[in-house]
Amino acid sequence: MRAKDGAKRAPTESDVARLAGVSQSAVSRAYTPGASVAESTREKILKAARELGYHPNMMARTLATNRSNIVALAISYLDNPFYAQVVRELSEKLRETGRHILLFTTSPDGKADPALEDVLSYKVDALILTATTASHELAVQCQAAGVPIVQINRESKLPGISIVRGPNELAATKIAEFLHAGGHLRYAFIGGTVESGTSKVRENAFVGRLRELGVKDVLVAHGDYTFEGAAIVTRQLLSMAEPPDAIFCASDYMAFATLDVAKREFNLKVPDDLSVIGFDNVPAASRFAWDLTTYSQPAGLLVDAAIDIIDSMIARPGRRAQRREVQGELILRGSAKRPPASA
Amino acid sequence: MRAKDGAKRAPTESDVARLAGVSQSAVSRAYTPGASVAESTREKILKAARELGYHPNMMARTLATNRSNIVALAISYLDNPFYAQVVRELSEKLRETGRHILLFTTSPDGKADPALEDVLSYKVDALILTATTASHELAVQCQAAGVPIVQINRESKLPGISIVRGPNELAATKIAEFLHAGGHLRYAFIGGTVESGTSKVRENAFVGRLRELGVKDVLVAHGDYTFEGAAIVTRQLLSMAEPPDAIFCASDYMAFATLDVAKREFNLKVPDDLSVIGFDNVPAASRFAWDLTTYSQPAGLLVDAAIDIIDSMIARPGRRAQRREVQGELILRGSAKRPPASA
DNA sequence: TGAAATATTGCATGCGTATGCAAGGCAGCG
DNA sequence: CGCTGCCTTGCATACGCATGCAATATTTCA
Repeated sequence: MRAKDGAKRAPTESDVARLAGVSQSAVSRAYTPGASVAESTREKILKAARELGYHPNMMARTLATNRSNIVALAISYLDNPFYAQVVRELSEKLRETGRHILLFTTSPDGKADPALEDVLSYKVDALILTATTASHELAVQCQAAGVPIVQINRESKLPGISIVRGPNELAATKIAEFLHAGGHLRYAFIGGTVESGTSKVRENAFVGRLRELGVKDVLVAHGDYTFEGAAIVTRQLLSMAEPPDAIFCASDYMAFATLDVAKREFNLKVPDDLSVIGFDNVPAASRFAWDLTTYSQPAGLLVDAAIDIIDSMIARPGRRAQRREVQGELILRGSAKRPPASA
Repeated sequence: MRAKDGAKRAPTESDVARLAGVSQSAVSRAYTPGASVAESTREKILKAARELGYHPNMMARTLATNRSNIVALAISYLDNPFYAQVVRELSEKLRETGRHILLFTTSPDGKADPALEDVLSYKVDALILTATTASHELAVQCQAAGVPIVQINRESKLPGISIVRGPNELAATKIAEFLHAGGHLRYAFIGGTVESGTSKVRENAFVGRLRELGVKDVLVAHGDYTFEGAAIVTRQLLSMAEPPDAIFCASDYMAFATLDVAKREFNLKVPDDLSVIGFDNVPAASRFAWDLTTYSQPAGLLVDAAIDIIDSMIARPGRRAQRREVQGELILRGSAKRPPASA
């Protein structure tokens, strides 16, 4: 059909075989680790391949082996530096094993994206979701197809979906204690989306611990994990008759919005008038301009765990979904009042 | 071979054909836009497909058609929010035409990454490079294979490589004039890497215009497009006997580093003691905490141009490489002293 | 040196889809 | 009613690689 679209047909194993004076299968074996080829012929083949500029056709290989060396990554909030970091770490670590990322940016409205169905078409080796959740249907289909699914930073009750999460409860608890020890009067929590399980878990731990400490009502708002969303609810909170003097944001990115609004629009001094604590410890949090107190959630560890899970599930298909939690720590900076004792 | 890895074999067109009582080719045609199928049979087929949970196998389709609907994206500085934005825009716009991104994060050391050779294996429809350059060998091979290459924001003299760039000369010229009108005494330019053509172009325009305006020597340093790199050279610049009072950074991201060091370590007032101007106008530049004067370079427009180019080259193979420049404008904020007149 | 064990090779086929070609079906027309 | 032409459909084959199996070459061991 396509004789010449102006482009020469790429050389194939047969071409290499012809030049090297061997069979096509010999060439194939030369590229298959552990296959039976004499060292001398392999060299002969590789030489011929180099001469022709041959590169194995991954699509054909995938068709034959059912393994693509492609991992699908679904992500919603690429503007949040934390997730940019996740992408980067994941890409670099997968590359070490010759794998690549097929990117699916999903709309941040929480709903599972229909375009995600494409993962089944591309025969990806695994599907990693960060800050998104898979639909029930997709989960079932992937499980049937033997494609492991790992969700980073989102909960899910769906069958066969592995979870990697940060230290949600512990962090929220410690932050509650830290703020309380700092002698604040009125507390607020700015979560992500209403549906986000992760956000809910942090909220419950934060509010719960504060209640134990005698704080009756804690303000709760949702910034939808976006800068603009967080800015809006911050504006609302700070406009109240009795505005909060301590805000815990479910992500650094939203905490930046809170700081921005507080300083720019309300002319507040941080941390004198208002303490703000974030979550993630993204690099920007340490900038002088932000100086954000936060709880670290190492992207590298999350990614390591995710890769570990998919590898183990690929090695032993049919294995049960796993659940991992990585550790972090409270990072003390200048955006939150410190307790008198620790001063 | 693989009888059951614990995973059922995914349904194929033949399975659908059997259930629908037609031939495999009929099923194929049902999924091919513009193919000859009766509407009644198509519906019958789609129904059967739905029933089986059939999804076309893109790898097989690619093998047969030599089109994968995959665009390779090579990127170095994912931590720079500007490029995160590029990735996001590109992903969303490609999705509109059913295409996806295969991600290649390359090491930021300027050298073309050997892992990029994989693009030839994956039979991608095009290759887009942002803030990286393709090796000569890769350029030749891609051209031979009919794979269009577009570089966003990097120059290249290689054959067959299209370029999409921001308003480098104009921006640098205007920034020079703006700073000069602001009555500064000592100017510095913090570029990216030494090899970066983009950086060099901006440097030349900036230094050249200042020279025209009577400024003899302009300090030139290289921050390697990284936050840390820019922080280091800023430290050096500000430690000089006669430190600059006006710095133009080749990216907002580096400008943040400059601001960070200036305020935190040198306790400088911006813009009274030091004016800083960036390039890109990333969202963070408008934050109160940064309030960065900069020159906009709309990621969306760059991406639009890139997609436009690859589409036109796919439509008419063998077409010559193209070169586009998108427009931007000087964004006045608080990080640089304004000329008296415009106050 | 000869036979058995092993390493290497080629042959043939399958992976799932697209498409040229020819055959069959149908409507329109005279 | 018969013929022409278009619309549908199926058949057969190609796409590039992997692999089981059988054939052959090489080594090992007695």
